[in-house]
Amino acid sequence: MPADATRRRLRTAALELFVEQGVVETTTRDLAKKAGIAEGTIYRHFESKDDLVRDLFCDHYVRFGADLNRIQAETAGGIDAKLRAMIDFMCRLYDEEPTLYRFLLLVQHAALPNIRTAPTSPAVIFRGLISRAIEQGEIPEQNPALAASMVLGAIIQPALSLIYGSLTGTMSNFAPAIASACSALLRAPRQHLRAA
Amino acid sequence: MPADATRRRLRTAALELFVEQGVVETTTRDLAKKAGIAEGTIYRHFESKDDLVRDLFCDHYVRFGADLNRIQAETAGGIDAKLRAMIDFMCRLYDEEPTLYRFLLLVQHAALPNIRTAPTSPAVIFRGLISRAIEQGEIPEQNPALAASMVLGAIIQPALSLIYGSLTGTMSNFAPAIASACSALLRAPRQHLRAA
Amino acid sequence: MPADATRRRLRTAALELFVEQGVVETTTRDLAKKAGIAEGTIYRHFESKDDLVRDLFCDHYVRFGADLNRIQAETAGGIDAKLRAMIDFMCRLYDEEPTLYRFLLLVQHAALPNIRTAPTSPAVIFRGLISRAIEQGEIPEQNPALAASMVLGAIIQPALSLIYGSLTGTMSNFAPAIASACSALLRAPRQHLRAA
Amino acid sequence: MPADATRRRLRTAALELFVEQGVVETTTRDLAKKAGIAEGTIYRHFESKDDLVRDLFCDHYVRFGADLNRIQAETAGGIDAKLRAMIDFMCRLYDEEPTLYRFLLLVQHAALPNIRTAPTSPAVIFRGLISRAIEQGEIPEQNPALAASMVLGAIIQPALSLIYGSLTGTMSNFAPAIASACSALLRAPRQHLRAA
DNA sequence: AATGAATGAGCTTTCATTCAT
DNA sequence: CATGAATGAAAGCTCATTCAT
Repeated sequence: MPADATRRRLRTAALELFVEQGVVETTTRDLAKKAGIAEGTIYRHFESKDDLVRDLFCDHYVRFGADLNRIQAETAGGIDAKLRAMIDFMCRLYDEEPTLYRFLLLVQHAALPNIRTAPTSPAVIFRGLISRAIEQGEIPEQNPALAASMVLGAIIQPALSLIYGSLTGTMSNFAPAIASACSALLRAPRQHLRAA
Repeated sequence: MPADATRRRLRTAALELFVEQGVVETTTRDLAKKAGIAEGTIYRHFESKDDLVRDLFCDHYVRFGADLNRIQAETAGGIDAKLRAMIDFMCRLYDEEPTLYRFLLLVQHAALPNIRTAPTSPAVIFRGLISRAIEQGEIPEQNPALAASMVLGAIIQPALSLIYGSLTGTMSNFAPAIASACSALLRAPRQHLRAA
Repeated sequence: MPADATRRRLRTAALELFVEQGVVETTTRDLAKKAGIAEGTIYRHFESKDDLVRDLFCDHYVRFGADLNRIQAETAGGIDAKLRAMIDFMCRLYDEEPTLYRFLLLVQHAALPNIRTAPTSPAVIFRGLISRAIEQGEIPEQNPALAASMVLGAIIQPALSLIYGSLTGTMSNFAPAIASACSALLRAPRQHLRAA
Repeated sequence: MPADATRRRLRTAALELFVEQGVVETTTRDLAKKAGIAEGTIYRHFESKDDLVRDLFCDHYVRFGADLNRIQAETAGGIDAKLRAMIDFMCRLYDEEPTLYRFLLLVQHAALPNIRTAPTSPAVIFRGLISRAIEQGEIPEQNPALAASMVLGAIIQPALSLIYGSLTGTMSNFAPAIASACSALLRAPRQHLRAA
């Protein structure tokens, strides 16, 4: 009956349904049923279904970005230590809150209307980390945006493979291997730069 | 007027629209309009809209997998050479047929009903390549499915970043860097294996 | 605005339209228009158009059978008195609620999918009545199912003839003649039984 | 390849499909498939689907009426003998050409567009027979149209019951009982006439 | 005559949204 | 605040009919 509880239940139900069956495939009827409220009540809390999606995404995305940023800042040491901590965090999030994680993956690829990449997207954070490491001579000269993409891909794709079943286990168990792989990836020889 | 031409135009229009606006978001009316045919005509060639999506995906996915497999087999040398050729191929495909490439990425993430991962999916192909390299001692002992996922992610994510605009340039220009990164990634030290 | 009123108006409109133009020939648009509601509203009350037809038929058919059964039970006397009362009832129903009656006739002949003959169909009720009359020696030995069919036909066909215009008058005026004819029909000499 | 053969195959296929699944429920695609011709070919032989239905119905209905009429004329004796012969004929038709018979029953009840009851409908023929029998004092004074309807119902309803499964056997076996019942029906006492 | 691809109006059904209670 | 019946635009799909070959 308290308005906040209703809102929270709706958001939780929405997150689960969106992940389970997709955003477009989830109807307001589904949402109301799962949240245990009336369809009309949705519109007391959100202007539209799109608004609900946006709210959900922005909120979680911002929090996720902030967490990732904080971990990067608070972790002592060089890029390897920071990378390791960030990857540990992402893997733990996947294992502990798979629904939330999958939602972040899902809406990243969905043509989300009117949502511009937040300034604290993982890609931006990784790029900053890599740029600084290059400046400080920790890793060789390279395209930071490309490197950030590859690192992100090496983290995200195993998660997707787990979801789709082509990989089995827990992300946390893979964290050391992924971190090690990313560190190596960033130090790959750049002979081709000479050629280009 | 030949039935084949109609079918081809429909498939082309569908590919473009699905990539531009998403599968669910594309209506049969949109499809008919873009293909320059009547809505009813769609159903002379496909049982349903879902059937059209499935057909499109399977056909292109199978061809893509077959091409990737052939390149792997025909390229002489070790895993590095093969990887380089496969990545070159994928990057060239992205640059030359961006719509097709984006469709493959798109439907891979959409929870496409009734489509089981083909036996010739990129993940499976990369895994096979990596498994053999491990057997022959080219690269250190490691989880081949995880490694394949990371390699795939390091290729796919830059493509996605290009699409979303957080990265600029052409994939082909990135191919050498990506290949080099993947080779390094597969040779990352495995200290953690001792610990675990 | 009360849901029940809407439902009732829809059912009434449907009954009339189905009788006037046939079930398949009546569109959901027709239904909504006649009931004074939106097309979508139909689906708040029935799962599908078929479901509406089924509901309408079952409900009225069951009530009709129950009424017929009750009249048979409550009428004192032998088979002739009971027959007379039942035929009176059916004729009165035809005169007073022609639409309902015609609907019952209509859907009886339409190959209505998924509707099995109710246990209280007129045919079954007449057969029971005839079987008991045979047992008690009121009427000669004969095939009760066949006799029930003939009796039913002798009642129904005049109604159809009235509808199609090849007969004029009111059913109630015909009731005595029909009842008398049915009583005679059930006592027809069975010479052929000896031959067979 | 001869045009007549095509036409015949189409008519046969149509008769069967109309009986099996109903007129409206049978599509031109169904018709073409069953007849082994192209959909467009239908329109070389009939102006429209409705035209095909009309053609089928009129042709068979006329022939049926003519046959019934001839039997009535050619059978020597009184109304009982004639009735017996006509009922024998109808029962035999049911047993030998059930599809044709069911089609005649089916379209009689369907709201057939633009088809007026033919002058040689069974109802008309029976009415004539009964009228003459009354004139000649063979059977008591009574409403000939009503009597004809009841007789027709006593013949038709058992056929319907056989189709719907609430009666089992062959119509021909029932012919004697039906004829006897009809003869009795026509001689039912008319006390009520005095009252009315 | 026959074909069969193409048509497009019209069907049933869905669903985000509104609003009187 | 919450409800849930009602809405109606728009979706996917069907099918009698046409017409170039």
